[in-house]
Amino acid sequence: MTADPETTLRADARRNRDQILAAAKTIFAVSGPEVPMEEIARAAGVGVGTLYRRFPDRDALVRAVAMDNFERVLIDARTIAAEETSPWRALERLLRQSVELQLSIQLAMVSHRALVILKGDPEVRRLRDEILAVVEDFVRGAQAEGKLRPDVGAGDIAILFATLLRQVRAKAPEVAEMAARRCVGIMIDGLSARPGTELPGRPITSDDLDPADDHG
Amino acid sequence: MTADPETTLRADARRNRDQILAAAKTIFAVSGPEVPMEEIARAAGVGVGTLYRRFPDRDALVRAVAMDNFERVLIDARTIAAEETSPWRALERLLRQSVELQLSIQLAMVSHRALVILKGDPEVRRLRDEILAVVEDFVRGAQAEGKLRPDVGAGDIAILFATLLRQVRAKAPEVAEMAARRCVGIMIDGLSARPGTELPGRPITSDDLDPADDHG
DNA sequence: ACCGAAGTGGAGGGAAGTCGTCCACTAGCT
DNA sequence: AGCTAGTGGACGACTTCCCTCCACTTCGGT
Repeated sequence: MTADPETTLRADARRNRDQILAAAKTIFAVSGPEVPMEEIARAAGVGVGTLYRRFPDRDALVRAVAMDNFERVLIDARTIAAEETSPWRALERLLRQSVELQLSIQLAMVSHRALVILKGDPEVRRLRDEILAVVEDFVRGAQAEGKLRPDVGAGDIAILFATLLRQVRAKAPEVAEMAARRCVGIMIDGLSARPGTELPGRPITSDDLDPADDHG
Repeated sequence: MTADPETTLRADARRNRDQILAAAKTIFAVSGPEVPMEEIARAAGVGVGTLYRRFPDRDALVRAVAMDNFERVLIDARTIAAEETSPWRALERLLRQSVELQLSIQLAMVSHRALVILKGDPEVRRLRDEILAVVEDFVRGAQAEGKLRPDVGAGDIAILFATLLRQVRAKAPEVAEMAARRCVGIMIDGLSARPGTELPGRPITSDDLDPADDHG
């Protein structure tokens, strides 16, 4: 069902569509999924009309962005899985890379509104679950390897992911970027299986993350 | 300047004022500083009229909440400083406690809008700086102690603070709460001075955090 | 018990901002 | 060169939120 709309498009239209998607991704990540459509259009260098032609309404756009993101992450995760022999190193690489991508897994896990929009979509859900499955593999493997602390679950990791990816604010963008990278570094050290504090509660699994029906 | 409005108030008015502040704190923390005033009023069990009588506009409310929060945190930090002899343990305690308080330092560091509102207020600024100063002491002390990794600054810590305190979403509130606590635990292990990955860039200081004049 | 002042709630006028349509126009494709 | 897919942005309808205003209630002193 994606083949048709993406191949039938005229060359320039195709280009515009991609630009819209890219712009939306960036803007959503920074300002949340409720920014005016016009802002997205402007950032993409197109008119609102064009935007609406491609994506009938905001929900459609949010969904498309989420799908695109998830797909990318899934591909990355699988590539990494194929390339790295050590699950721990795979996990580490995935975590670090996630910052680069400035990806918004958070979009589906943290943002109030987006969550509602995406919740119903089975396709999105499927992708999300596939990603989590890969992470889960990494986690188990890394723990078997003795490199990852045994008292964490994929859910813990996912939450760390999501949390860390929130835009950090600082005096200058470079500082923010650096800060994010450093946070990841600290996190990774915190995750590694060296003697440290015992964590409270129980490992959080991916099941724990299922979107709750929440306020409003 | 706070003595008058807080003592002169009639008993019931006083109570309402406190309820408003408490409600606002919670709601701001969850949904940001732009929630409808009416929602806050409802949560506080009062009418909008009452809210506006106490706080002439949204900015005043945000400011009041921030002040209240900051004061609390500063008191905590100082109490801890007085009670703990080890700076590292002091830092650790402060970090853990911050989750309990569900405090919104983030309010002044992460939230787009609040930042703008608070930026100009010298009183808020003073408080913020005092808090950061205490943290800075903890950091230096803990590093001298050899307990805190030497390649982090107070700014790193502050960013971690702010980041971690963002509301985590999960199936159930208890899970979210637990998740937050676990994140802090992992972070603390990541911060401790054991051999680990070297962090990129340079330590982030509190100066790096000064609110940038940003978009919009 | 009573009364005046302090306090309260919430309806509603008005401003601001968004949405998504519509159509005259442009530029790819054959 | 012509046909059609594609484009942009002005615009009217609509939603949302702000904050004022005032008839009414409650407090607290006498």
